Amino acid sequence: MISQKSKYALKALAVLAREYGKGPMLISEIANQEKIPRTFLELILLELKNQGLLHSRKGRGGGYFLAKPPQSISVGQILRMTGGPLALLPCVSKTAYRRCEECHDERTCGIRLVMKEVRDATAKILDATTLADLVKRGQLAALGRDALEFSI
Amino acid sequence: MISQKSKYALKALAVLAREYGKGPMLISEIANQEKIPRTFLELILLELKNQGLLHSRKGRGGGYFLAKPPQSISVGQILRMTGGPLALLPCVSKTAYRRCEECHDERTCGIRLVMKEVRDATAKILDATTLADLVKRGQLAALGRDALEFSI
DNA sequence: AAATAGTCTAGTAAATCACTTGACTTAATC
DNA sequence: GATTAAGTCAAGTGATTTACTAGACTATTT
Repeated sequence: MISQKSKYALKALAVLAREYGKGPMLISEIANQEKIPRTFLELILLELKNQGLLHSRKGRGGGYFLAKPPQSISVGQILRMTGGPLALLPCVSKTAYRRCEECHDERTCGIRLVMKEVRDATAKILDATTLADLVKRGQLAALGRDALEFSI
Repeated sequence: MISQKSKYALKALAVLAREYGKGPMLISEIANQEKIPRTFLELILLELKNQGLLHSRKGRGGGYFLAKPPQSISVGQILRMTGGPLALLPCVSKTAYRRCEECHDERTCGIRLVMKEVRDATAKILDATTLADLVKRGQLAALGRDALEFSI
């Protein structure tokens, strides 16, 4: 499972992706839209800023905005930045590698081999999916739903 | 990330799979072999027994053994039994579903759609991999390594 | 009866998570 | 240049979960 923090980060960045190019957006506006505790969101956005994913402006008319276009930011990147673990075991994680204390031989551990397979499949999907995709997929789903409601 | 508990369960079951058909095995023997804290392992094996995956015998000559052949027990099953989360978000989990409090509309949430893709890919791998596969892969890897050492 | 093994209920220390508080800085506007 | 609007940052905290341990009990074999 990913943390609330990672989930909030994804939600917030998806909002900023939707509004990309329209100038800065207030923390509180994002927090309201996505029902994220405001002070917690502050921390999260700040951290993403320090990692270069966001820019901000202080003072009146300020706020946050994406540092890069939405199609060049992947979900995988975001999860890694917010400490979200892609791997199911530390011994197959690229960013948070730690060997298993009790493992006799990592190279011949069958469990590890399977978990590595899972990790690679997960990373493939998450690294291929960008914020732009996220927004688009949401919009498509909404259209589909509206069409359905109309047809009833 | 999966819990230590899930990992220990996998390790213990892999040992029992390797010894399948050779009669019961002592908790302490498994614990020693895999360097798992013995009292903790007791809990884990008991739980797996209560879920029907293991049988046990008390008294001298007793111990634990698999209730079914290793090729009919999947890694996915084991993780679900030990509370290990396959999904990265509760809202895409089949066994531990919980809707996201703050989500406006689950059906159109782009994040959820991607996470569902990941969950399905993960489940596909883990449900297709059995204890027998785990053992075999470990043995193959060990062979490969020995062959390599010989050739040097 | 003695020894061997699993069973079961509690409890607990440490870590992590999901936040909150409050003081501070910077920038725009009146 | 004072005021207000905004982000920045360091600490702290309550709740939950994790990863165990302790200890008394039950069943089986010799």
